[in-house]
Amino acid sequence: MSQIPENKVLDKMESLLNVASDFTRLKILYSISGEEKSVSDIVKEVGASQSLVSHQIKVLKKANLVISRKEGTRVFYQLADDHIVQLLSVVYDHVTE
Amino acid sequence: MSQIPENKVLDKMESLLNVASDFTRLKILYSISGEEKSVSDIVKEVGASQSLVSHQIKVLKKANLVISRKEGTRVFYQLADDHIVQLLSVVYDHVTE
DNA sequence: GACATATATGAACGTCCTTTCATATTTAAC
DNA sequence: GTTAAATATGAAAGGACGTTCATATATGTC
Repeated sequence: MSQIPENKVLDKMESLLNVASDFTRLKILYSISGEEKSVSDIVKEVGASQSLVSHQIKVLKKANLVISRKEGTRVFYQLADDHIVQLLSVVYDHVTE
Repeated sequence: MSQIPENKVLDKMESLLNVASDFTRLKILYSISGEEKSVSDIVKEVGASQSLVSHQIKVLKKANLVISRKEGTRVFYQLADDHIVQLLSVVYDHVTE
């Protein structure tokens, strides 16, 4: 550390942190962290409106944090990789110590 | 993981991520990650206005991410602990891989 | 084709936040 | 006490963002 990364990197860091820093999106990420879930499953588990969940999933997808799989009328989402789990873990530990 | 934390924890996580998700504040955190620095030093290194740096330091301080020490007319800031370094590392790795 | 279910989308509203500008406060030096 | 340097603060502007509501699209079933 101790050296400030270049703006390009900082911009990406800012974006990632920004996407993660939302109550609803955090819930969605946790919801699908164990196994893939359909949108309606996520809606039930998160307790937000279908519209809101759909909007926020779009944000997560644009940031490449989740990937999707279509099956009939349903769409299943899961985490794109394990980096997000690490990120959430570090943040979780920080606030619960 | 796989279980959604309670709202209280999620709120704190959201707050921490929010504070971290700003270009100027990221620069400030990196600036003082190696050693404590005065505000004017930070201003030079970060390349933002004195007012903006001061405002953002206030945000960081309110979130308990930095601590301060006064010496004459100058105020020196340093990271409150190493959790932030971990957080920045995880995010950095994610965006630079 | 008509209907139901699952998901996505667009517009609109209110609110929060970053940044700038001007100014206040504090401390030291003379 | 006046001046200068360092830092903090308040107001204001502008844009970004989360949420809701209404509606569209897509797939499956009859």
